[in-house]
This record gives sequence, structure tokens and C-alpha cells, in this order.
Amino acid sequence: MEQFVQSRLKMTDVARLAGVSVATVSRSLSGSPLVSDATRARIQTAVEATGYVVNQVASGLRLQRSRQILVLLPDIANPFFGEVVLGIEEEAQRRGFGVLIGNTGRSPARAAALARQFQTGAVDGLVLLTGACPPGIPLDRLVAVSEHVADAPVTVVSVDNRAAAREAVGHLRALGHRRIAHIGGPEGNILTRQRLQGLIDAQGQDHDAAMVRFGDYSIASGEAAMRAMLPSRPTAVFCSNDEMAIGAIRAAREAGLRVPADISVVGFDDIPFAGAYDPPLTTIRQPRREMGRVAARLLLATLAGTDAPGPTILPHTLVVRASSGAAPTRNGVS
Amino acid sequence: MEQFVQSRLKMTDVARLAGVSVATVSRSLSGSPLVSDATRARIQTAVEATGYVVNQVASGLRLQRSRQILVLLPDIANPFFGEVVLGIEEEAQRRGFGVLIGNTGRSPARAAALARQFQTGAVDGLVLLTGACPPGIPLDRLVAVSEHVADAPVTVVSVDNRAAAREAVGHLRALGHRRIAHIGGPEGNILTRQRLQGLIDAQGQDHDAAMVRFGDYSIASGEAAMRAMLPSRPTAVFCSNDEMAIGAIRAAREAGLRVPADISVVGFDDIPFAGAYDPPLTTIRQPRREMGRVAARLLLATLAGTDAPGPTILPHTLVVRASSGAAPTRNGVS
DNA sequence: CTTTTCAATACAAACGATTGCATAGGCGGG
DNA sequence: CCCGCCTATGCAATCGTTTGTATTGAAAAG
Repeated sequence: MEQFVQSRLKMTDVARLAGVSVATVSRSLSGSPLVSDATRARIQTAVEATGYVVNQVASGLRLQRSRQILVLLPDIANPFFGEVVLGIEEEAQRRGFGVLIGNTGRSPARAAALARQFQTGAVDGLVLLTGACPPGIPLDRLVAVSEHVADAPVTVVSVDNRAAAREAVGHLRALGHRRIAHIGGPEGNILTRQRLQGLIDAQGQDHDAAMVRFGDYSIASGEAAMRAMLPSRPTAVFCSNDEMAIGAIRAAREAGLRVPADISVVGFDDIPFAGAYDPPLTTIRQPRREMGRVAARLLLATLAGTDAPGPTILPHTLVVRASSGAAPTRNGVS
Repeated sequence: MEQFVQSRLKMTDVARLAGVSVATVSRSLSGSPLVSDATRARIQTAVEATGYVVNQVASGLRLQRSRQILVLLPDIANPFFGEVVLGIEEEAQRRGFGVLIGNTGRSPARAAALARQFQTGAVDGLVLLTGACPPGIPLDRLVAVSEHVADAPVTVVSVDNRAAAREAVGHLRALGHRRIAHIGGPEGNILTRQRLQGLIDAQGQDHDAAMVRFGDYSIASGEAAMRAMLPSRPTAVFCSNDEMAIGAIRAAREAGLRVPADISVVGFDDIPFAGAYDPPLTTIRQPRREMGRVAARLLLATLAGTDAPGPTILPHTLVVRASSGAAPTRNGVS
């Protein structure tokens, strides 16, 4: 009834079985040319017979590297990150690196605890999907995605947020909207500022600072922000992510407005639910998988000492769906 | 322009600074009573002055444990898991354990690579949120959540899926529905079978095997399954998760049906988007955070050798929202 | 047949922390 | 005043790999 649990094998066990020293086993396993074919074969047999795998902890201690990277994200439940992580994994795997994920939960303490994984040698590098960078990480071991890191010249892989916002708002203006509200991310955040700036670029004279609110990227915060702005009678709202856009739609409906007939809504990110919502969300698609891939490529290149090539600003796409439509005419006749 | 990067400190550095041996530093840091208060204070000062943190890799090698647990999930983008992970982290943190997350992407190869983290001593235990258990992990280092593990008597923390399904379908029957379709998870899966059984329990004579389809928990698969079943004219559909329920709603609408006037939809899980959808989804809420907490508690207890107490079947809740309503009368008059 | 050379292997010292055991003082009792 | 005991500390082995430096044996060169 016992599960088959082999007691942890050591390299010495394999060595004994193959009739060689651990040095030879180690060299054989790491593909050194200093091992004869015959010996290599015997070792291979022994490894397979025992199911031995090298102890990464011991190896990591000796080599001072682990061939693992750690992805730090602020909220594992946020659907934006899934695809980014896939991109990272894809690229890491190709280079023989493993990927671990750490959830900081927006808590600096937890971020610091995870960063210890690095300082301690358990991982070789970090990909930050969160703006808060734990202290004490050398810059060449770090790449950020989407979020700029405060107070540190960390490489960031992202879209051109300002241009994307400009495009989103331009789309609304082309539909005749002028009274365009905005629900941004956390106030003060660089991303938030960039997207707001894009809105202002597009709105020009029509920009109304009273129709700007800030949320925390949650549905509830979008709902609250929208409710607060409804008295100003916007005909459209541009939201800094899709969750807040969904919240905005809910608030608008609660007030008896139809989307998009009475009010148009544009989101950001194109998370998987965006296209499935009713109405399907018009939004800015970020090339999330590619962003992950590029970030990993950059990080692994710097870890390897190679210089990291290629652009870090990736192209976004405006995805027009049913949540945005022509602005209502003044007398209510569309 | 250089970032402040302290070269990696070793315990010897701290020891030298405090004027003691590494042994004493080690003892002091691990709270041994064999260190005098004066020495302890001096060491503390030195640690703080240098910002030293112990090298977990070296420590792990010596101690043969890492105080880390690894959560394996099949799809990091699935919103079901977020809250579970939070529960796990909460409990782990309380016990001084760190939590890492591994994304298996339903690929056995990746699962195996992550399992190596265990075999290699980088993590002490595993929480599986995926049905596929990588081979070679001792049973007492494992706890599963929600999904049963095939072919192995692994402890599983879950709700009573059969009873929950029975309750969901009972709710529909109480609303007058008899022609109830079902979209399950992957065919053959234990979870899928349990929920199907609950449906059959509740439907009794009314159960129609022709109105059962299986999906892969994605919106698209729910949509496809629903489309396939619409010709059978169900008045309600019970889906094995919320994404597929959303897919079902989309398919129904595409066919010109109103939800819930023409067809009621019930989901499972109560993911964050369920309540925000239009219409808000009637669904079975799983106590996800608590499931995570219990799983972590169980795992850490067995790791510590303590016997793990308490139930592993947690209570679910039927959350009635607007996607379910009275069955339409035969002549179309409701 | 000796010497050089070279390929293949073994030896042993790291990597950085932990811990059993030895030891150095300090103190009380005789 | 000396001895034993106890407390606080140091020494050194250990965890499992990797790798620079022997070392071995055989083939090539003389």
C-alpha cells in the first residue's frame, strides 16, 4: 500500500553504481567532453535505473546560481498577468531556466520576503509585474513589465501608454464624444499619469479635469468612480483597465443609462473577460504574451552577460467592440 | 550613478564584525538560548549595520529543508485560484513558511520540472490545485485542493461537489425547471463525475443524458457546448464553472434567448466576475480562501509531524442572483 | 625500451550555514 | 585555595555538487 518513494539519491550513489567517482558523474551530467563515451553510457544507465536528479540546492550553493527566475506580481487573481507569465515561461524554458511566481499582494513585507529568494541565491533574476521594487536588488538582475519602478532606472517592457490612451480617446472623439470622463489607476502612479496625459492630448480644449477619477483597478472602484461622475453627464468614459470599465458600465446601468446608446465605455488591457462581457468591451489590447517573452529575453540576456537587444516598447491595438458607439445627440435623438 | 549593491555578505562577515565565531552568530540568529544577551546584542547590531540575511540555499542544504511550499496550478490566469493562494499564503506566513507558485500550464513536463523543486530540496511541500500529480512525491508532502488526484490517496480539501450540484439543480427545479442541461468539466475527471452525479440526484426521472456536454472550463467551450444543446430546448443549464456559464449565456443570447426569461443559467465557483456579469450569475460559492487556509494548515501540520486535524470538506453556498428565474410556461407566457 | 604526451579519471577543496563536541572561564563548595 | 560544574563560545565536520589539480595508464615519440 506504500507509495513508491525512493529515498533521496545522491551523486555518490550513482557514482558507486556506475563504478566511477562523483567528479566523473558530475562532469558527465553537465556534458563535459572529459568523459569517455563508455563511461558516459554506464553513468547514464545508472542515472536512469535510479531516477536520480541532481540536487539543485547543493548545485546552487556551489555554482552560486540556480537557473531560476522569479516573477513578482501584485495580485495573482488579476487576469492581466496570466498571459504575461506564459510568455516569460516560454522564453525561460527555451533557455533552460525555471520560472517561479511570487504573489506580493501589494504588501512590501511580502515583496521583501520574496526578494530574499534572490538575495539568498534561490533565484538568479526577477521580473517585476508590480511597481514596487524590493530594495537591494542589483539593476542588472531585474526587468519590469508594464509598471514603471519608482526611483530606479529599471528596464521596463511596456506599450506606449500615452499613445494608447490618445488612441482610445481619439476613437471616442471620432464617434462624436466630447464630454469624456476618465477613470485612472492609483493616483500618482507613472502609468496613471501617462494614460491621463494621452487623454489630455486627445481632448485638448475639451478636457475637463472635473471628469477624472482614480481607482485601484478593481470593479468596485470603477463603479464608485463612475457613480461619482455621472452627475457631470459624460457621454463616454475611458478607463485605465477593463475591470474598472466593467464597474463603470454597472454604475451607468444602475443609473438607467444604456451602453453604448447613452454612454460609451472604453477599457484597457483586453483581458479574457473583456470580449465576453455584455456588451463586449472596446479596449486597448496589450501584447501581453509578447511582453512577457521580451522581458524574459532581456533578463536572461543580461544574466548571461550578453547585451540585450531589441525594443522594449511594444505595439498595442485598439480593439473596437460594442461598448462604444456614436455620441448621443443633444436632444436625446440618436 | 551606481545602484547601491552590497556585495553578498556571509555569516563570517557578521561574525568578524561582532567579534565572535560563525557558530555563535548562527545560534543567535536561530534563537538558541546558548547565547548571552550581550553577545546577542552585538550580533544584532552587526546584522543591522550590514543588512545581512542568511543564505537560504546554504541553510537549506545543511538543514535539508527550506521552509518554502510550492503551489502548483494548471493555469495562472484562472481567477478561481487567486483567492485560494491568498488563503495558503496567510496560513504559511503565520507559520514562517514562504509560498512560491508554479504554473504547470497543464503540461506534464512543466509539472515535472516544478516537482523537481521538491525533489531537489528547494521546497518542503506541495499544494496541488491541479489534478495531475507529478510522480515521485511522498504523499505526506502533498495536499490537493478542489481537484482529486488521479490514482493516489492524496488528501483533498474541497466542497461536497455532489451535494453542491444537487443544490444548484434543486434551486432550478424549485423554479419549475425540468429540462435542465449540464455543461461539465473535462470528461472522466472525478470532479466532473461528482457534479454530474449531483445533477442526476436532483433530476431523477427527468434527467436526460442527451443534455449533458463536457467542456474545458473556458468561456469558449461553454459557448460551444451550449450551442450544441440549444436544439434540445433546455429551460435551464447548470455549468460546472462560471466561465462556461458565461459562455452558455453568450450562446443563448446569440440564439435570441433572454436570460433568465427564456433560459436560466447557474454556474459554479463564484469567481470575482460572476457577480459583475450582466446578468449577475447565480452560482455555487466555494469558500476558496478557507480552502487554501485549510490546505496549508494540513500540509504544514504533516510536515511538522503533527497530526492534521479538522475536516477537509468545506461548506459551499448557493448564491442566487439574476441569471436564474422561473421556468417559462409551455405556451411562452411567463 | 625509455620518456613524453595526452586522455580519462580520481582527489579534495570549495560554496555558506548548522550543530555536536570540546573548551575556556567564572563561580560556589569544600 | 583547589576542584568540579555550568555557561558561553569556538572548532570542525557536514549537507551534495562542482571543478582545479593531481594521477594513472596507454599510446606516441625518440
